[in-house]
Amino acid sequence: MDEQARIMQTLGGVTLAGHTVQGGMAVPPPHGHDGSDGDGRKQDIGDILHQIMTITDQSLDEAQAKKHGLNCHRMKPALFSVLCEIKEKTGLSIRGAQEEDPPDPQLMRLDNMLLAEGVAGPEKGGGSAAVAAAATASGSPTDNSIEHSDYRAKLSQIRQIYHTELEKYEQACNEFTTHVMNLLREQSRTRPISPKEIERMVSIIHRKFSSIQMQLKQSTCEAVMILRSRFLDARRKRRNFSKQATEILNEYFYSHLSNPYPSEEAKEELAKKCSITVSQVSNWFGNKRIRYKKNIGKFQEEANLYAAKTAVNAAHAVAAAVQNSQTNSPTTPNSGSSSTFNLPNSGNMFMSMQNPNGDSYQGAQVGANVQSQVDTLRHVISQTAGYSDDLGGNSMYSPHSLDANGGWQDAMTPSSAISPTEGPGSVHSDTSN
DNA sequence: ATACATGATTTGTA
DNA sequence: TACAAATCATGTAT
Repeated sequence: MDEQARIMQTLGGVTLAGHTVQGGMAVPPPHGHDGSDGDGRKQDIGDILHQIMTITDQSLDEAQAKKHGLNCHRMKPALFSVLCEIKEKTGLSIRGAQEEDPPDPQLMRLDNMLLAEGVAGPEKGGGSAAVAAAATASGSPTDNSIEHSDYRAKLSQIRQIYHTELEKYEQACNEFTTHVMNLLREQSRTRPISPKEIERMVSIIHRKFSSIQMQLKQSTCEAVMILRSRFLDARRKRRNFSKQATEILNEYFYSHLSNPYPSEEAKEELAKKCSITVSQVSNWFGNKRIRYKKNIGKFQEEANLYAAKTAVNAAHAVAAAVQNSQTNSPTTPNSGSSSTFNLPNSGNMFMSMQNPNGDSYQGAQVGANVQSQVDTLRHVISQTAGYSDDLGGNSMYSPHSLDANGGWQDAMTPSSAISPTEGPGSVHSDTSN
């Protein structure tokens, strides 16, 4: 611990005031004089040197005591100035002057990246801006904020951890630096320490701490990259929706086949039910519409499946509606379905059909919200009514409602789909215009 | 390995 | 701006 001893070791072999110091041992003067004043002083110095050289072998308490003794020694100032001179001359303090820090490219890279990701830099601006910029590519801004709120939360978490850690390191670094500087200042009373040397020591400490900081930055970068790949870059990655979600979407699609364009509210509802975003719902419907239209035959089975699936519900709803209208409401028939596509022609056909009980469906056209069930039920009825034979297999959900432009015109219903496929002698030739 | 299914993105249009 | 259509890129079944 004692710097004095160390310095003396460094100075090994230097002739000091007529005494040769070798191998860390003070050799007594070769002259045979003793007792004289000069000799006494020389011996005194030799003594001091000896004490200094052996100070490392002593216990801490012992050394401390000896150190104090040396500090108070009358020869100390003289010796100290000599040591200073020697140190100056040996150029000890020059060493290390050339180690100026060139900016580490690796560190710069990390810093830049952290800045770009919004982890480093100003508090709230950079991060969200970067995220927003990265996310602007798709969907509406509102959706993005929803989609990436999780990402942002995680990023700010990383940011917070990074900053606290960084602060901790900086604090520790400062504490350590001041501690070392105090120590050096304290020691500069007993050994020569140039300001340059202190500076060098400080820079060494800083370098050490910055290497620790670099590790922190590195792992922060890694964390951000992982986060990015998991969230933002996952935009492009396709993950199939859950079976349940697909079912819900399909149910909606096929029960609104006449107008498969969910309103904003409906989209939100579906999104909530399916645990996906609104834009995903929009994507799904966009894809579904175009693919359905392109190859209806392929979707026939699916259409039947979902129609049958919701048939019970539809029947329930319609039956309830029938009862309701029959018992309570003598209101105008066919006044419902205002919210969805209305079915002028197919409606006629539909109403002309009778259920097994012989009840007319006329009265069923009541609630504005039964349109979807009606859609489904129509399909089911068309099957149970024995039309399938005439349809040549599975074309009950054929796309004849698509207009010439390929648009989803008002005729996109199962019932209207049936009539054009029917043969000339069809019982339902009258149903659709 | 391959073809097909499917969610996401891009581009053009009204 | 919502949508259609084309396209991309990946998931999945064979």
